[in-house]
This record gives sequence, C-alpha cells and structure tokens, in this order.
Amino acid sequence: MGTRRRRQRQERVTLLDVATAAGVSSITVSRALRNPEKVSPALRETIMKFVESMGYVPDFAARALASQNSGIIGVLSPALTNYSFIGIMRGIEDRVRSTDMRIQYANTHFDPADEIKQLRLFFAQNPSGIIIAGVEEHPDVLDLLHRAPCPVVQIMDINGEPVDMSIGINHRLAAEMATAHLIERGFRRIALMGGRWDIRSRRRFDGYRAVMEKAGLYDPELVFSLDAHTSVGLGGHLLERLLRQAPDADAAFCHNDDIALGVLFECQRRGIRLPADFGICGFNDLEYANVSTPSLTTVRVPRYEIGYRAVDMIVRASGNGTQPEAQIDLGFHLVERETTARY
Amino acid sequence: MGTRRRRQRQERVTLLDVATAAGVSSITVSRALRNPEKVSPALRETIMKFVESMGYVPDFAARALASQNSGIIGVLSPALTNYSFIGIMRGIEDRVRSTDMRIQYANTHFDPADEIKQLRLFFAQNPSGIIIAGVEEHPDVLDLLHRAPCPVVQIMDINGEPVDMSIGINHRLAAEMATAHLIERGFRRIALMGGRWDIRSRRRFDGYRAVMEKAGLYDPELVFSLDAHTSVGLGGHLLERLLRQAPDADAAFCHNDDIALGVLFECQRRGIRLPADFGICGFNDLEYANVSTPSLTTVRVPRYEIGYRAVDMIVRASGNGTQPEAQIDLGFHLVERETTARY
DNA sequence: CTGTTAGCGCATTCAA
DNA sequence: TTGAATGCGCTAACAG
Repeated sequence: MGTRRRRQRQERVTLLDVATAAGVSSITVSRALRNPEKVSPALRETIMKFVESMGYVPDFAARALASQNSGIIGVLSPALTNYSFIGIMRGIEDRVRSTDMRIQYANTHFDPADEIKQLRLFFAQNPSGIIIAGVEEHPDVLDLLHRAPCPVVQIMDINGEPVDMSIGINHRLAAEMATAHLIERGFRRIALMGGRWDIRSRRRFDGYRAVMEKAGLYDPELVFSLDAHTSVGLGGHLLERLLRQAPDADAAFCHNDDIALGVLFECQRRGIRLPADFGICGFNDLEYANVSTPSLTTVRVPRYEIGYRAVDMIVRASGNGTQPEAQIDLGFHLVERETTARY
Repeated sequence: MGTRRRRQRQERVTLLDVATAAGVSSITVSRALRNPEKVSPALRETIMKFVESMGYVPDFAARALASQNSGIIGVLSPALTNYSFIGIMRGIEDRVRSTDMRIQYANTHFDPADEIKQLRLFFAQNPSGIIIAGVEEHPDVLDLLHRAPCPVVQIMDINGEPVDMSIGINHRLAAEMATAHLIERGFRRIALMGGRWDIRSRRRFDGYRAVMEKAGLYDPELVFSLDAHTSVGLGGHLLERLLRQAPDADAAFCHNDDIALGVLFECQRRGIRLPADFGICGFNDLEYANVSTPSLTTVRVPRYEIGYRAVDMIVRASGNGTQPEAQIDLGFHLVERETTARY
C-alpha cells in the first residue's frame, strides 16, 4: 500500500491547548512544567491534571528554539562502535535516564577533521553539553572546544589542564604499571601491540617505552601497531608478525583486551603455553577477561563510571547546585590473572 | 575559574544574514541549500559562496519547528549496549553519514512500557523515521507503531506482516538449521542456552524445540535461560548448571556468541574436549568466532547490512525515488567451524 | 525563478 | 504569582 510510508502528522496538543483547558495562559503551563516552584501548588495540580489527561508532550524543537538550548548532550568518540566504548555508553545512558537531556552520538573515525565537523554541528544545535573522547590534541579542536557554548567534558585520559572539565585515568601511568608488572614477572622481550593510534594509545606507548628503557629492555622491533580497526583477529595477526620478526619475544602488552584475546587464541593454536612461554597483559578489563582460559591479566579502567560521571558533571554544570570538579582522576587497577602468573 | 562552565552563546549567522549579504531574500538562501535545483545556477553559486565564507550552519531546531520534521531517526533496542547490536550500529552510522538525518538511540531495557515511553518521546519530535528492534509484540506497541507519523522499520526478525517495513532474518528457521546441524553431527543431548528472552530468542527456541521434538530428542531439562544480561561469564555459568542437572549433555546451541564463548572457555577449564566431548553452536558470528581456539560454529546474521539498509529504507521512504520494499529477508548462513567439526 | 507573508510551539522579558 | 507581548530561525504556501 502506497500510503503506508508517509503519515499525516498527529494533531499535536500544545501548551496553549492545555492552558485554554485549564483556564490559564500558556506561559503558566510552561512554568508549571519547568519551574513548578514558581506556580502556586493548587494551580500547579490542576494544570498537571490536564497535562496528563490531554497527553501533552513538549515539542523539543520549539523548546530548543525559544530557549536556545536543545537539551542534547553530544558525545564524540573516535570509535563509537569499539567494544571498549560500550561500557562508557552504559554509564552515559544510565545517568541520563533520570534527566530531561538526550544523548546524540557522533563517530569521529580517528580523524580530527571529522571531529571538527561534528563539533561544529553540535554547536549549531545549542547543546547542553559535550562529552568528547578526543582523537588528538589538535590545536584547531582545542580552540573550538575553548570557545564551546556549553560545558565540555574530555573523557578517558586526564593529562594537563582540561579545556573545561575532564574525567578519566592517567594512561601513561597505567602502561608503566602494566609494563613493570610484566618485567617483575620475569618477562624480558615484551612487545607492545596495538591497532590504530590515538592519543591514549600514544600515551600508553610513552609509559611502556619509559619503563622498558629504564630496564634496558626497549627495542623498537617489539612495537607492533597496525593502522587497522582493532579486533580479536588483529591480535592473532600481530602475534604472527611478532614471532616472525622477533622469535624470542616472550610477552605482549596489548592496547586493549580484544587484541589480547586474539594473542591468547593464537598462542593456544600454536601450542605456546601461557604464561610459561609467553605472558599477556591486556587493557580495559572487558567482561571476558575474567573468564577466559587462561584468564587475562589486564588493566581495569572504570569505563562505566567515566560515562556516568561525565554526564553528571554536565548536569551539575548546567544546574544551580554544586559545581563539579574541573578534573577527576578515577584511577585504574592492574588485575593480575593467569596470563602473567609466573613465579 | 568560575566562568568556565557556562558560556555565552555564539553570535549565530542566520539565513537572513547570508541573504542580506548576498542581496536576496532569506527564503532563496533556504532553497539554495535545500532544493538547489529551484534556484538559478548563478545565484546559487553566489549564495553558496557567502554560506561558506560566513560559516553559516543551519539551526536544526528552527528547521524542525518550521518544517515539522526534525531529521531525527529514532533507533530503539532492548539492549543498546549488547555486543550484537554494535554491528547494527555500524551499518546505521555508515548509511546515515551521507544524509542530513541524525540518529538518536534509545534503550528499551527489554521492557514494553519503556518502549512505549520512548516511542512517544520520538513521535513528539516529528522524527524522520523509526528503527525498532522490538522487545515483544505487545499490542499497545504495535498500535502505537501503526499510528506512527513517519516511516517505521522493524529490524532483526521478519515474521508475518510488518507494521510498515521490516528487514532481518527468520530466527526460527535459523534455529532449526543450527539444531539440525548439531543433530547431524551426532550430538543428541543438545542444550539451549540463553540470557534474557526477547521475541527473537523465543522464536529461536521454537525452532530448536520443533527440530528436537521431531527427532525425539526434546527435553525441557536441557533448556537453560537466565533472566540476566547476556555475557561471556553467563555462558560458563550456564554450562556449570547444565552439567549439574544433565551431566550427559553433549552440546549447546547458544543464544549468542558471547554465551557460546563462555561455554567454550568453561569447557577448556574443565578439560572437556571440543568437539569430541561437547559441541557448541553460537549465534551472530561475531568477529572472534572465526579466530577462537577452537573456532566457533555459529549462525551468521547480516547485522551490518540490517542497520545499513534499515536507514536506507527510511531515506527512500522519505524521498521521492523508488519506494522501498515492505519486507526484506536478508537470510542467514550457518558457518561450520571447529566446535562442531565431528565425523 | 524569486519574494512576501505568516506561523511552527515555546520561553524570555517585562509588567501587573 | 500570573499574564501579555515578542521573537527564536526557519520554511510552507502562495503570489508575482
């Protein structure tokens, strides 16, 4: 049936409809809804009854246009659909549920130009806030963020002065701790394995390198990173290349748990014993790390909390309660499991 | 610094600004942007130059209010943050990139009441379309969808008449094929393992049951499903319970690959040989299924394509080109790998 | 092909 | 505490 796809728009119940029914002016209904304390209790109740019975639902576009605030929180990520971002999303979604804000996600595809484009689009919408997992510290991006017309929360890595607010962990420190742990467990030829570089993986590289150099173990031949989307399969692929180029490699610190899992599977396939012959440390502590065989040593990043509190910071910055902190370090946690359980 | 969080709104460049600069009326600029063919080439070019140089960005709220169309496609899922939904998201994001529509996701938490609430919210926004992975076939939800003021695409399962349009696969058939495959490989005590039920898992159960009954193998003691979020850990947990209740179980058809992976890990832990002692079939064909050790037999669901084409259907239904089909069956594919490679 | 008029539904500002 | 007037920026409908 051809009439199927385009429907007539519904008859919309407007503020004015409710106001007329309740015998007040539309602005009073508006107030009853948005600033209940500014309307006398009795009137408020009457109004709310009509709002209910008439099924009034506010028009976001009209509200946004009149108030210059869309209620939208823009969330930018270089890889929206990476598994590690899911935990962030969960936190974001949970915190936003009880507010009247809405989330709009944007994928920046590891491209600063894309990031700038998406930011511009958001800014044109009078957003209530921006949450950004940056690709780079590109000066144009930072400049744009500095002139943002709303609160901005930089998430994931905390390093230096935030543009506005930031929450996350110190990735460099985390990598230092993971690398030190591998060394302490007797691994020497420790490889670094990753997918596409972003600013956080670069900081982890810095940490890895610093510790390796200090121990006299750094060797660029052990650093493997492909400009490819991260995946479990990539982990196996990288291990294959590693063992070809440096057959004496005895451990891998991976940019994330997916790659670590791929390395684990590839070791199983090749009969490489974990951790006797080879050690693995992942990053993120995804859910499966605790139940894989052998279980995976990894760095726990409080991803859910990062998302949850990032939204919280925006809500608080927009409200009239206590101002949020400018920077929150949630800390990380090295979870030692079987893939490094030597000695 | 206290001034940090709330910024002045930017000076906005409006249509009128551009129009004045170009010496035309604002509606002409509007047309040059939205229906270029309705403006003479010369004028169009002049206008576009001003648009560029003045950095004009349209105000979505104003546009939505005036045109009664927000350009938003609402996407509803019972579990937005399940890994299996990521593939859908990837398809959605990729298809929407080249359009002027935007996506807004909503999590329905496996709750029809939530679903209804979210639908109402979307409908109040004059959406350009709705993409919904339904929780149930709740009559209230169906009723709401029937009165939707925009194109609606039901995704994942195709079964019966769509409300408007639908795209996906036949989950019951897929389960029948998977179960038949396990039987054909000599497995007899085949368990069904799942997390929270939704309409699709229920259809898969129907298919499993039908085939098992036909083979005289159905036993309710082999059906394990917990009302818990799906996870890799849940798979291990379910296997543990299965082996306690039915120690002679010799295979598992899992509701998704995460659960299958958990079963795989738990088998490894217990020294159960795959597939000699136990067979596993997953569902979805997530990326790791092909690289796990042993690799995982599973049902490939074209998730990326579902997302991509669902958006495409909305774009086409909104445009003036060819009307999209009412229902698209993308088909599935049983991917036979090592976890069932017996005989 | 271009312009005029009008209004989308709400919230801000001011006044009572 | 309530209301009147006004405008947010854009586009539909019509006119020229």
